[in-house]
Amino acid sequence: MTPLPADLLAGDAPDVAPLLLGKLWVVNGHVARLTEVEAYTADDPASHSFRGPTPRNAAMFGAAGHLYVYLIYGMHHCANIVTGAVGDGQAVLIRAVVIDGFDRRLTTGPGRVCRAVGVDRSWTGEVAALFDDGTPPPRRPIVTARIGITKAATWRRRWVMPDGG
DNA sequence: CAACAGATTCTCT
DNA sequence: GAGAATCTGTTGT
Repeated sequence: MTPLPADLLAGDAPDVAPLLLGKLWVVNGHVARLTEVEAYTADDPASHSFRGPTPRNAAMFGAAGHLYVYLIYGMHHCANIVTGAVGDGQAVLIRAVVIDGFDRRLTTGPGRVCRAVGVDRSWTGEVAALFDDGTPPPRRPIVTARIGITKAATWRRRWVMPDGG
C-alpha cells in the first residue's frame, strides 16, 4: 500500500490508462480498485478538451493527479483523473471499480461509480488519492473501442481488467 | 436569450 | 433493442 508515483500520471492518457488498472482510489472513505478506464486527449474529437479550455473543463488542463468530474445528461456524474502536463487537456475516465462490500453492479458504469462513492462536480480540482497495493497491472488488459460516444467511436482507448476485477 | 448535443442509466418490449 | 429522464456548456441570434 504505497502512494502512486507522481510521475506515473505525467504520461499521456492512453499510456497511463492501462497502468491504472488494479490501482486503488481512496475517496470518501471508500477504497475502489480500478477495473475499467478510458483515455481522452485534446486531439480527440470526443474529448471535452478538444475545443480548448472552458470554465467547465479547466481542470482537465490543470496538473496531473487532480479530478475532473462533470455532469452528463443532467443526472449522472463522471469522474476523470487528469494526466500529462499542465495545458495538455488529458484525462482518464473511471468507468468501473470494485469496492469491498458493494455489489459489482453498483460500481460498474461511470455514473454508478460516482454515485457509489458519493462524488459529484464539487470534487473537480481535488487531488485523487491513488495507491498501489503491490498488485501488478494486468499483463494483457482487454482493449476495446470506447462506449457511449459518437465521435472517434472507433478509437481503441478503453481498457478493462481481463478477469473483470 | 434560445437551441442543441451529450464520455449515461433505467425501464420497458 | 428502443425510448425517456434531465441540465449544463457551447454556440448562434
